[in-house]
Formats: sequence, C-alpha cells, structure tokens
Amino acid sequence: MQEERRLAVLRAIVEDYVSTEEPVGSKALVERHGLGVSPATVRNDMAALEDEGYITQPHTSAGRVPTDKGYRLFVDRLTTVKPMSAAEKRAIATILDGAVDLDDVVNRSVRLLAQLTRQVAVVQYPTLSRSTVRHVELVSLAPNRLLVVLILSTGRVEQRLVELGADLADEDLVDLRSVVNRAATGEVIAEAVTALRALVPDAGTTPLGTVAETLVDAMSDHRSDERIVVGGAANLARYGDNFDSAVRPLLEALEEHVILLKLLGEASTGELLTVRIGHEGPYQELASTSVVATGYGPGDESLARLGIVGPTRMDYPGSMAAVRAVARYVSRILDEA
Amino acid sequence: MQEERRLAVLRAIVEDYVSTEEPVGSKALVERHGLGVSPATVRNDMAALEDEGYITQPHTSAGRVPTDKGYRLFVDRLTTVKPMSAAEKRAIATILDGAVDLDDVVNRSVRLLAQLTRQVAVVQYPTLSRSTVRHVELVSLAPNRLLVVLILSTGRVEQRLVELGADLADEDLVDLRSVVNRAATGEVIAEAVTALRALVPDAGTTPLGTVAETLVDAMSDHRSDERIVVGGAANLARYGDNFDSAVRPLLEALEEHVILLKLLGEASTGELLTVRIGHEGPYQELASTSVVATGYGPGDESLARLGIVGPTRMDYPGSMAAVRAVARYVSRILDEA
DNA sequence: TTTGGCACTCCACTGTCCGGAGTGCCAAGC
DNA sequence: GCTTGGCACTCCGGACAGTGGAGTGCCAAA
Repeated sequence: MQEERRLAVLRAIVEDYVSTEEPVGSKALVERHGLGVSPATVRNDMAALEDEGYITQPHTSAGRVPTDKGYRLFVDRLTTVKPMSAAEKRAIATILDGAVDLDDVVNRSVRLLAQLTRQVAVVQYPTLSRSTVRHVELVSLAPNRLLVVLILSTGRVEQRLVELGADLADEDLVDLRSVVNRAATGEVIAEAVTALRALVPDAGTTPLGTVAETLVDAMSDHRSDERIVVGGAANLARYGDNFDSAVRPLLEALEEHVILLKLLGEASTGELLTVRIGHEGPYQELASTSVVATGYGPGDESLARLGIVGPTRMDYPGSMAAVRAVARYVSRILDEA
Repeated sequence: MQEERRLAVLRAIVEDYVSTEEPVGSKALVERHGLGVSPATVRNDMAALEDEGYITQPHTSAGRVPTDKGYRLFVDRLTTVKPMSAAEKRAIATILDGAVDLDDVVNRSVRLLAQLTRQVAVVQYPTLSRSTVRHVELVSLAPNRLLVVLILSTGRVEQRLVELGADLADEDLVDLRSVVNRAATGEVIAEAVTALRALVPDAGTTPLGTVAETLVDAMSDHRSDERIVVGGAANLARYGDNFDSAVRPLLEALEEHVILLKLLGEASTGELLTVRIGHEGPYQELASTSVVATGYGPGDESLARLGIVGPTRMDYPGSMAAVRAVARYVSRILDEA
C-alpha cells in the first residue's frame, strides 16, 4: 500500500520536475496531483525515496529532484509509451511519404524527430553490412578509366573511379560487367565480397582484378557505416542553464560521429527501444544527458539506429513514443522501396 | 599625422578587444602597444573615433569597443591577410590530399576550416549549374524499371529510379543510352537541359520521354544546389557570454541551409574573399556575427563557396587567411580530379 | 500509519556601499 | 595647434547584510 503510493510520488516528482524544471516540494505535489494525502505524509515517502537513492535534494530545505536511478525506475516501471495521436501519425506519414530517395528519407526523419521531441535528433544511415547488391555498373570514361558504381538494396550508391593499367575494348567492358554482376548481384555484402575475391585468386593487375578490388574496397568501406545525420541542434538553446556542464560536451559529441554511434548503440540490439540515462554510458561528460534510441530497417531487420539525445530531465514517454513511431514509419518506407 | 595615429589606435583597439574580449581603455592601450603618446592623447583620438562612429562605449566610464563600422575599416584598410605558416600549409595539404572522393574532400575541408579558425565552418557542395555532364548511365533493374545515373564533371552523381510504362528490350536500352548521351554528354547543365527537351517536343510517355524528363528533373533539382556541410559547431561553446543573443540564432541558422547559403553569398561573386560584418546582412538576429567566405572551384571558376561564421569580435586576418588557403587547396584538388 | 504543528535551514532576492577603472574637460607646456 | 598632466565625475561590479518564503525533519497526537 505505502509502496504503491511511494511509486506514485516518484512518478509525480518526475513529471513535475520535467515540466517545471524546478525542485518539487511536498506541498506543490499534493496540490497538483490528487494524491489524497497530506504533505507531511508525502514528506515521509520522500525521505524514504531519498534513502533508496531515487531522489535527492540540491540543498537542505529545497525540493526534491529525481536521480538517474529515479529516472530509470520511472522509465522501466512507471511509464507506458503513450501512442501518438492520430494527427501526429498523419503528420509523420505525410512528411515521410514525400521523400524522393534515401538521402531524403534520412534527412526528413531527422527533422521530424527533432520537431516532435524538441530535442537533438540523430539518424544513422542504413548500414551496408546486411544489405544486398542490387547492381554493379561500369561506365567507361576513357579507354583506360572506369567509373565503378555500386548500387545497394537500401538505395545507397557508392562510386569509385579506377585507372586501368591498359586500355579496355568495349566488348571486354560488356564481358567484365556481366562477370562482375553474376558474382555479386543479389548477394549480401559479405557473400559478394567472397564471390568477388574468388574471381581473382591472386590480386593481379588485370582489369577484372582492379575492378573486383575496388568493389570489395567500396563494400567494406566503413566510412559509410559511420554516416550519421544530426538535426535539431537549435533545441540545445532550450537547455537554458548549465550551459558549460551540459551543452558544451554535447555539442562536441555531435561532431564526433564515432561517439554518436556508440551512444545510439549497436544496431544488432534489434528494434528494442533503448534508453540510456545520464551516467549509464561510458562518457562522463555526458552525465547529464539521456539517449532514447531504437533500431530500424526493412522487414524486421535492424539495419541502423535512430534516436534523440536530450537532458536527463526530459519527457521520456513522449520521446520514446516519437522515436518508436518514426522508426516504424521509416522501416515501412524502406520495406516498400 | 594625427589621422595616421588615429587609425593605429583603432587597429590597436580592435586587436586588443579581439584578444581580451573586454572593452579597452586608453591606459591599457598605450601600455600594450608602443604608441609613444600619453593616455590623454589617446583619449582625444578615441573621442574623435567615437564621433565618427568607429568605436563606442558600452556605458559611460567604460573602455571602448569597435562598432561594425570600425571592424569594416579595420578589415578594409588596416589589415593585410597574413599568409599561413609553412607548417600550416603542410597540414592543409596533408589532410586534404588524403581525401578519396568529393564527399571526403568536402567533409575534410569543413573540419579543417573549423580547426584552423576555431569557428563554425560551412562548405557548399560544388553547384550543378556550371558543371558539365560527364556521362549518363541507364541501368535496367527490371524490364520496366530503370535506374538513371547522372555523372557530372565535379564528380557528383545523381541517381533516379524510373518506372517505364512498358517493358524495354535490351537493344532499345542501348539505343536509348546512346541517344541521351549524344545529347547531354560534355554539355553544361543548362545546354544539356535544352538539348534533352528538344529530343521530345511534347512530353510523351515513351521511354525516351520519361528518361529525358527524369534527367532534366535531376539537373534542375535545386536540392543539390543547397547541399551544405557544417562543422565546428562545438566552437560555439566558446562564445561564452551573450548566449541568447548570439548563439541561439546562429544555431537556428545552421539548421536552415537556405539561410546559410544566403550568408555565404552568391557563387557568382567569384573567388573574391568577402567579409560580412554584423548587421551588414539581411538577418537582424545575426547582427553579432560575421561571415568570411570565398568561392572555390577548379580552374578559375567559382562553383561553390566556403567560409566561416563567427562573432563580429573575431580574428579577421587569421580567418581570412585560413579561408583563402583552404579554398585554394580545394580548388587545386578539384583541378586534378 | 497518518496528520498537524513547529522550529529550523537555506536560498534567492534586495538594497547599500565602496573601490577601481575609465572618461571628459581644462589649463599649461612644447 | 597638438600634446600632456591633473582633476572631478560616472558607472559598474563585487562584497555584504538583511529579509521573506519555501521547504524540511521531527514529534506527539489521532
């Protein structure tokens, strides 16, 4: 019985603190939420919650503020991801359906996510690793120069310019194109790489060797894995206080895509909605920020991740709902493509 | 004679204010710069400079601060763009030479500029408008689905997926490819567009019509003109004070690429190093920021622009030198490609 | 176990004061 | 006619004390 009320008190504290940004006291709490008990009772509960480490007071005779542990409990047990309203769903659908290509989908998603949550949004480009090769095109720019274009199932296109040792006749180009495509088209990246390697046992300087090598290089190029788009940085302006402690490190992290990727988490974690709160991550500087992220991709595959980064004092239910909704719509679009 | 000294005083004020970030008084001025006159004399000069609108005092009995007009005079007449040191030049060359493709060049440039100037750097992708068509490739994905790939002289690749009304035989595809290329290859975008339009007088639903239409669309797609990369946002953290008045609007502008483009200026302005100081631009909110930008591109063409955005109180000579140096190296690289 | 009462704490805000830095002006000097 | 030293004046910003309010912890009674 008291246990239940204590949790209600914790929830009330989190909700109040998130909206007012100020430590919340016992009196305000009973007034704003219909707790049906007196402030004194709430005080007792608060003392208990503080003993257990869920809340803390900035100084004696101040209201209480949730700790990271408190937010964690709130997220895990006291909140259900509230579904988006019909209007919001329509807005998401309308905006994302207007996208013309993958770049556009990704860019629109970031903006959308940033708008919905009023936080900084981060979207990772679909990773190469699980996608398949749709087509390889070879374009002759000069007799001894070739443009190799790699088209993937996700819609990504990688191109490389190669210099051949010798001139290549048109018929040979046609041959080369079909050989390469027979080996790679339709295969998952990993398979395609092995197939291409099998074509040229010892890396020679033949046109085929050069092209295969280039393709393998393009496929294993991890720069593309690290591609990330960030949006809504203007929302950082709303942090207001603690500029140095919160905004500065975050601003720095946003530039370091490697760090962002770590924050978003591993794509292999699947579609699960993950929430990292405050100090729970490896980066001390980001102790006052939280990350809400999830995987997305066509079908039930999780090709990449997207999410938002914000202050620990954020609207978790809202953020979680928005992240999940956007991920679902993006996944659906990738499905259709 | 006095005129000369007045300018020296203005220069000293600008330099001091930029480095100390505090209003500079007459005494500190004579001490730090060997002006060879007494503080009282400097005060007279300052009063004159203030009358003419080059400097101002935040409040009575405070030191002086340069006005936008003061910075303008400083930039136009009191400073020479100091060349980069040999070490810096080497660093620029090393970093940029490592780039593997256009994307990489652009990304490295932004980072480099941000590092060199410790400001926010902005680089526009080479515009389509002046570049020429290197090749058009048509890839058959299914009998009635075609991937249209447009390759430009700048190394940019645009791709579009088109659905044909009917199936297309392989021979017809070969024909189609050569017709389109005969019309477009080697031409400047504008010419290519007219040539393609001439191919199909009335926009029909023939494969040729569809493809031509798609190409024209891809060429005139202004999304690509607007592509911009921003870096060094973490440097905003160094703004320190006036967060609301300076950082917030800038952060918002950085998200609006259209605004950024306007700030960078027209590419047609050529290679000229342009400096916009404070209120000189159309955006009131950015009254406390300055932009140093220049055009770049292969040969002497100015395909796009790059530059930095920072507080009006910035190191102009240093920024100008860095922007110019990076633009030159990037241009050189585009030359070679 | 809940509640009202009460003493206590601490912050945030306000007003006052004072020193320092800087200015403007004036009269004397070069 | 500039330049310079002197002097009175202004204003900011930090230090300091005082006050009110919000909130707490604890205790005894219901």
